[in-house]
Amino acid sequence: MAAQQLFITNSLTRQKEKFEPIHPPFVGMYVCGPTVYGYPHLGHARPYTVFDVLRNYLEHIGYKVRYVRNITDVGHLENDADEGEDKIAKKARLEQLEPMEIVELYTSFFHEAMRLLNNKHVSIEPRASGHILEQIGMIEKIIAKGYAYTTNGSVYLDVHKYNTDFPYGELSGRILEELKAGAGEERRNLEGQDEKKNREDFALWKKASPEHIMRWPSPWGDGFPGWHIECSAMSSKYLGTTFDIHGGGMDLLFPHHEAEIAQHKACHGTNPVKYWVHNNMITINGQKMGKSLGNFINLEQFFSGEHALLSQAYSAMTIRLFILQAHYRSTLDFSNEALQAAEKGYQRIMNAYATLKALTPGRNNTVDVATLRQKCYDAMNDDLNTAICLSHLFDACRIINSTAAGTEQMNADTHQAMIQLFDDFVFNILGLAPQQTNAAIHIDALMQIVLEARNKAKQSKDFKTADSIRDQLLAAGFQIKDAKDGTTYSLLS
RNA sequence: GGUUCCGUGGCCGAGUGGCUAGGCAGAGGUCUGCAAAACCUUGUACAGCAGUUCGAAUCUGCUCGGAACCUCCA
Repeated sequence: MAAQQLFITNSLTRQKEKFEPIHPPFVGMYVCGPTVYGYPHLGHARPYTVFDVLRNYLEHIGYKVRYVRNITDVGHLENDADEGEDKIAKKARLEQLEPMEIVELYTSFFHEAMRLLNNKHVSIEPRASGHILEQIGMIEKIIAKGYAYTTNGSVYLDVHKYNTDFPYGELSGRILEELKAGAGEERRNLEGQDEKKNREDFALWKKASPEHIMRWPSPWGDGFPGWHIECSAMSSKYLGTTFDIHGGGMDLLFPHHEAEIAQHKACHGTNPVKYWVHNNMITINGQKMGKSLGNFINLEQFFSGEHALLSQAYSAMTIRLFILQAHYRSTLDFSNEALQAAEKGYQRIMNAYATLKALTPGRNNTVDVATLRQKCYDAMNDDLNTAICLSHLFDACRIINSTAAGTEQMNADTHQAMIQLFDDFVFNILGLAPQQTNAAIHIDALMQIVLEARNKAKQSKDFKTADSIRDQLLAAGFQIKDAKDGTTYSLLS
């Protein structure tokens, strides 16, 4: 395997930089995980797929990666940055469940979605609730260094104090003065703001009101950690005080990641991260797909096709290819047409691979796999350009099909090299799984055929055949329902 | 109001100075009992205007349109 040099866009400099880990061959990578209070939706699929590919590629080119992705199960607040009740706690009360039941439930949905998308296990998946001590420890340090203050049982980071010693806003490009002045829009007048010295200060620890059910004892009384501190505490615990890659969605860049930098520097005096990597958003009708806008489609709905905006079901691998056909830093617009195109493209790749495996190599050779392989490396090295990499793999598909058709020829070495190319790039790096089928999709398609045949029989008054089909389906576990507007079926459990 | 970014052929989407990205859809052809698959051919796209240049989708300026962030968000 030739040594490859990856270049990656660092949000800190907004430039493509040569990737050089701090302690080669080891790479530490932290990615902000989901807040587990709802079903994972299409938007969640992107970062975890992108960083899965990044991890796969780093390992492929010889690095040893420790990939840490947290589960946020406390600390995200409902209304604004520092006021309101905990999201997990709110959902729990609505459903009359223990908060940790909610966490467990949606964590399992998240894991299932990851499995279907073929995102491999991460090295460590820490939960915020399991790292309260570390978070408290970090806050104490920040207070001791004079960058945080306590008010009424809550602790805030003093952004202005911090800004006198470190530049605040280096990641987002925001300047403190502008943040203060940026009140042009109707900024909300928030309760609790008077607890803070300045509006820009953010909570490290929040006092829990008596009815607040997620709470932990601390030196400042019962409370719960602020949103940003969890990632700082967990990333430094498992990856050290300076690690290589921190990933996440672009929407987390400010304030979340900016706050992480500030907390970390206030605590340790050093930069936490060498390369900040951000994926762009998936949009729907040109707008970000997200909870706030209520325009998201759950992954489960994609797999079942049960959503008003979906014209059919899509397999997880279709979604994976859809994501990888765009560059991770570009927005990606959802549409049925785009998904259908991805579905066909996925089939094309898998069919070509099956054809390749079945090929009998000949004596002559007209195919240059080495060049093709290098092009794939070049694409991946250039800021993880999976779209270009795929375009070369589609070229490979055409070559394979042409070989089967007799217009190209492969000898045994080339044949083996081509198989290796697919094994490496298609399956291991891009993580497209072979033959991944969603049984529900096929069953549904099959049932439509059967029901149409039965309806034909009904129309021609061949009730004997129609009833026979119905009885046989029932015996096979399918309940038929004839309604005015068509025939439906359900599975008997 | 501030910060950042985008506008590519029917759709999605790469591409930062000159060379056909790619996928899907469409058209014609080959093959085939039919169909499908596959293969071959085909589309002269870069929001608009002006400028720089021998040459611009790619650089500069302006105009128009859109987005993200500034509040929880992947």
